[in-house]
Amino acid sequence: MPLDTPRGMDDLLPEEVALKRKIEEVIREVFELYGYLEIETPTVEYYELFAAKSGEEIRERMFDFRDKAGRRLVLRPEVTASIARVVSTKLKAWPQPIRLGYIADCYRYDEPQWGRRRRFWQGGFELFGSRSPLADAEILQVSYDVFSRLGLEKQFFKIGHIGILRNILEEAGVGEEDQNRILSLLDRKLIDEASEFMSDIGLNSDAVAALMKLIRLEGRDKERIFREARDILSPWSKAGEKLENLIEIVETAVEAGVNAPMIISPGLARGLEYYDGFIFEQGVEGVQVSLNGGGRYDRLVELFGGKPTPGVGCAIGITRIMHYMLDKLSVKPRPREPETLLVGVPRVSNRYIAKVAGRLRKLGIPVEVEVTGKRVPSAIEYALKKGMKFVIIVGEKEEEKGEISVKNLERRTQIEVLLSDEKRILEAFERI
RNA sequence: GCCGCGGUGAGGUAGCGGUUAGCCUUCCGGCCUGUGGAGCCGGAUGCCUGGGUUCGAAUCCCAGCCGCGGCCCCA
Repeated sequence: MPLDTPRGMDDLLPEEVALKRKIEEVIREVFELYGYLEIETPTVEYYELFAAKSGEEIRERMFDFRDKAGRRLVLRPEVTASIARVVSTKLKAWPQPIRLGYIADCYRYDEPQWGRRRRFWQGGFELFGSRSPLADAEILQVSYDVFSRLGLEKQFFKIGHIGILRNILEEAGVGEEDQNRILSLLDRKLIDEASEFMSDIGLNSDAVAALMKLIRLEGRDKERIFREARDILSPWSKAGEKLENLIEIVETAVEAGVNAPMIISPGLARGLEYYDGFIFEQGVEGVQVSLNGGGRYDRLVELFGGKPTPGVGCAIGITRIMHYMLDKLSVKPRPREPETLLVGVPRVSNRYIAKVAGRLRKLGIPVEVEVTGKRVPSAIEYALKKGMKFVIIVGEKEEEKGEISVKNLERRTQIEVLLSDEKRILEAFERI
């Protein structure tokens, strides 16, 4: 029997779970702060749901299998497609806008390495029903808030608009499939192959030149980038409109308090094919991979048979953030454990021990009961080792009088209190 | 999917053709019949898997598996 976990899938030990919970907690706080309602969708979905619009790269990297009836299923590689499906079916009568959030495990058949696991968690925000730049900017805001609340001080954004490149290609008469091909090559920095392909399909040289200039245009100086981009795009009116849209989104986000460096990248492309507007990634200095990514997808709900519904959202890489905090920030998460150990001496009754434990827990005091037969000295040693604060000792004396002896390990004091005296018990455990 | 490096008790490591496989931490028991992290004594768990070379393999070779780093891509 193999005792390893499957490749790229991790057992999460108490410390890691504690940190993961903390990240999830922050994400849920932000859900509430902005009005995102959390939903859950199945880990397993039909192959077609993702094959439709996720893009070549992801399609090849799905865990793909058949169930006993021969249906083709996958472990979800991401969640946006599932959310869009829900919006296009069960929520089609909901008043818009619809704000949905999720926290879910995802699976990709990648080669595992730092920050890349075959099983990982994403926390997402999806906003449906608005084409306003205010909606795009909101996604940047929630991203900024989550990172800020987690103390990720070195965060930055990389922001672009897929419509800029697409509209140039469109205006030059390139069909959607060829567009995907070109964008995917550009995204992978395969510049030579991209230009070869573009000349193969007979794309005019003005368009090629504009694309090449745009993908090199990138930087933190917003004013300069926008000015140069406007210049490049002056002959391309539709692409120019997308640029103006991007500018408005960025300026709105800045006004909303998104106070992190923004690298403006008009030529940015992304792997997911459903994006058709503003796109972004969010990362931290010193880490190559991005920790959050998202953008606008105005045609996805429609693709799933819903009425035309614009959408914009992001997917935060909980697992990546977790590894970053553990490895680079040296965060030392502590699972919450009782600070009180209850130990009985050999001749006290188990019934009394159980009664004491029950009574204290009813008062809201977490208690760990000594169950391995340790005698008092060893029990105290154990409590100290675990960093506990109190040891309760009960023996025949206490049982007769209905008392407990509470030892405060920090103050090195010990008092006896009646089990029935709620006030004194709470005092003894420093609860009032 | 590709390339590089690596795998010794639970964790960290030494050994790198012949060792009883050593050390530190941890864990368990005793000293200790109801009171302090100590100390001392005792104990438990290991050479990733499978082939090959050799009189002899943790050690050398091959393959696989797993881990780490890089490419690619992504969260």
